[in-house]
Amino acid sequence: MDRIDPLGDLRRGEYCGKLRASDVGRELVLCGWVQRRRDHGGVIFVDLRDRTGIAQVVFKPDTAPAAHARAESLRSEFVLAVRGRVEARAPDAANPNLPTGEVELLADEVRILNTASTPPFPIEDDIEIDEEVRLRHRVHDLRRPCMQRSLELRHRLLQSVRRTCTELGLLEIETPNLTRATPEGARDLLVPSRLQPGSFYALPQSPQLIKQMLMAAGFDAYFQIVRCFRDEDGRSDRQLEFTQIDLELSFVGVDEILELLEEITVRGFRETLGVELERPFPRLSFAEAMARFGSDRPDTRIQLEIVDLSDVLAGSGFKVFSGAIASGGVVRALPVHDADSLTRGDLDRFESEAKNWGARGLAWVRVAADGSWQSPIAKFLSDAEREKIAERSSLRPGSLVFFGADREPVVCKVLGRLREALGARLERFDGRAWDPLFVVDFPLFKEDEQGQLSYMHMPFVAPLEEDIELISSEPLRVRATHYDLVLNGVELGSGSLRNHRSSVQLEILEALGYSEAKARDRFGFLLDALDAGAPPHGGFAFGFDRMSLLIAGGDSLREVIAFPKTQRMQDLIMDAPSRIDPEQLQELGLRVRLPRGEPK
RNA sequence: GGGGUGGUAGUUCAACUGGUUAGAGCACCGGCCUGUCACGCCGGAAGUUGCGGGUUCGAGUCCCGUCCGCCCCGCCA
Repeated sequence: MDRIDPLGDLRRGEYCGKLRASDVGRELVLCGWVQRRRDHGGVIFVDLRDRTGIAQVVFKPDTAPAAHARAESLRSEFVLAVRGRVEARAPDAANPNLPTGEVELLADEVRILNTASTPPFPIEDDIEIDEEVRLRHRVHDLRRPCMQRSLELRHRLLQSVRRTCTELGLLEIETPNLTRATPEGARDLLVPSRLQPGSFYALPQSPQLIKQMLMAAGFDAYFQIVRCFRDEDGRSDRQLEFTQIDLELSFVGVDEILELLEEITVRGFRETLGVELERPFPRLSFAEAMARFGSDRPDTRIQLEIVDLSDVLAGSGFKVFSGAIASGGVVRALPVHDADSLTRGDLDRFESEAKNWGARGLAWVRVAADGSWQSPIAKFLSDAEREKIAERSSLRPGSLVFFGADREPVVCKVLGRLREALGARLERFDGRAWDPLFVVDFPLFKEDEQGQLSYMHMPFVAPLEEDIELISSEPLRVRATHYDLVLNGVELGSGSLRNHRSSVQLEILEALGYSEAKARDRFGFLLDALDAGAPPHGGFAFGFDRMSLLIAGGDSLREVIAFPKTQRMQDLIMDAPSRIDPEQLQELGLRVRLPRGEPK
């Protein structure tokens, strides 16, 4: 019905959100979307929106009757070019809530560049719309100011990182997306090969090995902003495809790399938020982080710390405690002072959470105003034990202390998460907005659930030089050169020095259960590259999406990814993944066999 | 794969223990209105209650199955 006008020779003279009192008198064209139309029968007001903000356009029947007549047909989200003159608003007509509120554009001419279907929800911040609706109508969702802001911040962070790396002499080099499956931990996303039916490419989980080959090739400082893929179930902080700032340097030690990471991070915050992070970032050993905070990515702003009680409870008559220690575990406690606001119901909820995290139970002691202990387990503890617990936990009236007794990793996980939950519930923060730190000195290996030796991060991490001799004898004692960058309890990324001697690399692979033949079969290209004269090297990878999320603020990666996938890794915008034609399958030498039922 | 939670108009929600024609705000459509900015006033249209089956005289409501979103565990740095 509505006539659609050509843009013709109209060109935008200013962004809507940029109009200021200093623009009064300018004749210019604004382009944008109709946020809202207020039709007074005579005068018509239109809020015109672009990615910078909103400006008010006025259509008057007496000054521009044709434009006014056209304006009557305007609807939400119509796309306009409006030519007119910027005028100052009368003081009582100004809108102090808008940056552009002192002025308005008096329209001479309006061109409707496109009409628009009715938006499924208002294009505003602070609306509560079901996530599925937002994803299905992502175009509208992305028009909301907060999304525009988030993606712009992400852009500025990206540019900042790229600039910093470039200025520091790192070369940006691209690596293939169609690569070979390597056992880096996660499930690979596979791409079938047409020319070699039955064979598959794997999308990179990270460019780890290929960047090591760049080091061997003599590109002694590399970085890349690179898409990576891991075929695992989604979380609010995990997407199937995600972006890494990947970097690697030769002829350096850990300190030089950490300094570079600090520089990238500090400049990133400065150039996006204008925030100046305090340097140097504190360094925490893995052992200390786990002991005090129960996490390898602690938020040290939370003013709660774990204490160890293993030594005082090893001989306890309470078998839950002494038994855990006897079988090689630990007993630790998380004291919380001034905890009267926590009800018995809260404690029960925390216990059920703890069970969800792997605990068998969650013992607690509460100190009443008269100093007496209210606790389901107090009767099992001797006076001496109670005294020691009270001393080490600094208990006083109003204190509450939670106990964890199990294998050390379980206790750390449970008390660590409990610490975060309690910190949030009781608002025990020290007031700092930003808490960057490095966690260093990770172990090289760990034992998995079945007691099998496995790598902590990945099999290419170099051990500390003095621990190399322990690889075959006492692998669990081998310390790694691995480090993590942690910000506000979020792991922003991790890195390490890598094995540049094939002998050490082979020794580690053998400790992990690879025979030399198998190691050469899977990683021959890496071992050959090392043998070709690889220099000592190491690097890092930032989780760029998480970094963007911290800067933009929000709870989910979906807020900083233009077109994210759902938890089940579906793309609701394009409706992917989708079925494909039988011809395409045939060409790839594939036949689909669904787990149940007939292929649809 | 498992646990939790939700799915009713475009959207956000309501509908007590099963009971008349499934309601309301916003949005939408029409009319009126010359300084609004969450404009206002009058009127209107709008529903496969996610889907399938069952119980019942009767199902949005109860039962079974299934699909989807979100949070979490597993998995994954």
